[in-house]
Amino acid sequence: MTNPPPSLATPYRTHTCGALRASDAGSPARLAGWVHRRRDHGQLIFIDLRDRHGLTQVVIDATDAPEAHEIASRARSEFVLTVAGEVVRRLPGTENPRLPTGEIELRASDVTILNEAKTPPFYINDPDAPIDETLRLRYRYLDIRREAMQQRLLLRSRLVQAIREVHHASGFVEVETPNLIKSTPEGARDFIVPSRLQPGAVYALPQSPQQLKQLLMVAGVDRYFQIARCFRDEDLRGDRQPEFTQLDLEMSFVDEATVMDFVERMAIEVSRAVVPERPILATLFPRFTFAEAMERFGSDKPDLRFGMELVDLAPELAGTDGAAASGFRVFDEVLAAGGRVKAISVPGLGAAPRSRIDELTETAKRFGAKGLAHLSVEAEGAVKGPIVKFLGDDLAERLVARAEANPGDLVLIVADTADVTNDVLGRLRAELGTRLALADPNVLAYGWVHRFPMYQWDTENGRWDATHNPFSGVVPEDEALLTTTSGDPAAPAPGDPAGRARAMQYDIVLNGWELGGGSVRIWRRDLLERSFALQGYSLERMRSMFGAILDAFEYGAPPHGGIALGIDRWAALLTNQATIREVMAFPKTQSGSDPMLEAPSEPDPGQYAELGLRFVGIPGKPPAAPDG
RNA sequence: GGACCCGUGGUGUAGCGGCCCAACAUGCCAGCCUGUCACGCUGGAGAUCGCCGGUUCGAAUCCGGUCGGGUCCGCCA
Repeated sequence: MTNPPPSLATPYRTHTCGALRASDAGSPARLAGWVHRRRDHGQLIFIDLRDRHGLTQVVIDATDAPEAHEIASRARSEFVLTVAGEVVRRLPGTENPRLPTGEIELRASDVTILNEAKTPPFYINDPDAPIDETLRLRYRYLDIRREAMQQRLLLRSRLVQAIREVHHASGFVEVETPNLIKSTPEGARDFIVPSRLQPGAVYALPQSPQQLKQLLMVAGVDRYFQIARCFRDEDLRGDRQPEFTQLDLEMSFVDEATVMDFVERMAIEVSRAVVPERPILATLFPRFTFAEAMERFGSDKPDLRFGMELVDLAPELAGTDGAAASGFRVFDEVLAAGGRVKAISVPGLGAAPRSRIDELTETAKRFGAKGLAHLSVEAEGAVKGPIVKFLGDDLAERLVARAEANPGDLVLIVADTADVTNDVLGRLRAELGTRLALADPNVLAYGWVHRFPMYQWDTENGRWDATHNPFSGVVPEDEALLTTTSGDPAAPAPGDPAGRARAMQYDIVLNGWELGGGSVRIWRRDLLERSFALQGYSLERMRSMFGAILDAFEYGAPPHGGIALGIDRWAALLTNQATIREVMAFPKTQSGSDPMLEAPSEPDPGQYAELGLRFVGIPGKPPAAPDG
């Protein structure tokens, strides 16, 4: 696995700009690279020559090499040079300890300008300079010249390499699947590619190779993986691009634990290979059921690097007869209606001013809460807050104790339905975790969330909708729940037992991001048909959408399951970047355009004609003026 | 589809009703300089303040629209 470093010598260079050391002193060398910085002292010129491997100081002395000096005086930032000369130790006292090559310099005898360069539109040689992102994207080839981008792309390359190595070593076969496939009206919106050979028909770009990898299981490939490009035509976010890369894998003859155990080991090996300096919080990834994750963290992708878990206050609020009698009407009414009263204890905010609490209340309302109650624990331990006068000192203190708040903490309380309470507190927890820097940025906290509900009720269409992938299998003990109250799977209704069925679905989370998700699939045809019926699909509709896979399942489908991990997200997390754009060579803007290529663009009229297409405008919008 | 934020010399920012045909830093150009490494010194060029319209005696500054970018909600594995 560890090969000797390859020789990067070419006719233009004997070494890279990061290679020369004191031990090379006295040897001739030739370097090629870009002018990082030029320091012109008249008869003596220093040029820092840069390539992706490093920086070497070149000295051009007019008395040694008048021709080279004349050429060097014409060189400017980002000119491409090749320089020959002798490697010499720097004069005592002029070494630069900040450079790996800082003990030596190249005393130039020959300087050749291979190419001139316009003044760059932003600083390539200053790692800290903030640059407008659109400008970076327009000149991405210059942006990638910058050291920070080089390092991120390098890390991504090592990430993919490590993934391949672990999978090959574990008996996986890398198979490529097509990018021109069939559209399925499920999940995200498809990107559509019109067919020229079959006018009027379209291909879709894959949202993921989901069906194809399951077909590979039927084909007996046994263990498949792919670094797959996926496409989804949905609105963009910092962690979502219209095209992105997944580690897609599928395994045969497995149960949930087989897949999770493999992925866990793989993730650890890959992390250690790529970022050995970053500690992994728990090498046995904690596993939470969906219900538990929502209960404790209010999120299905909890950041496990810090605590601040959600605490149920109901036991303290109940009166002696069991009925809620806290004295604070909001709490009592919510509990009487079957809702929840829960809290998080925020460290260090006990002395927060009113304005800060108002701001948190606004945030909570933005997240869907009707309000946000709070109890401040003062440094001496006294509990204060506007609701204390309703609760009484004793109950207020018991609530604070239950929330495990310490002196100086702030207890934030939400009372609402279970879903709203968990969601709002979960979002507050995530936001405060970031803002208060509760999470160690160096730590990698992997974890699992599994046993998601199979379906959620789709009020609009009156059917059960697969929470994740429509092929996700049901937890064995819940198999009997895959039915309706009426007994007819084709007549679904809210309240059906199916609503309680849990899927063999697992998400892997890392530092508060959903890194990936997968499931053990339904591989038995009878269960698949029942599941699809609950989702409101007729047999004919199923055939037209999933014909190939349904057919294939009649020819001996093995039990199988798999997962897909977002490579872009993984790379962003491993480099602590806030967006995946920072780990993609050529990402798109939020409106899906590429400022460098100026894509998308209007097609040539001939291209439309060839496909039998004509642009007739966007429904509901007036046609664009002809002159633009 | 919606909410919010941003748009000023090449770049990053300041200016937020008259003192601004716009300031600072850096970059760029020219000259000088043999030990610098964010080299230094001297001089110079460079912006109709994203665009359109309005308010006003007067707009970079206020208002409306529009375009571009970003964050978030919806959407999305």
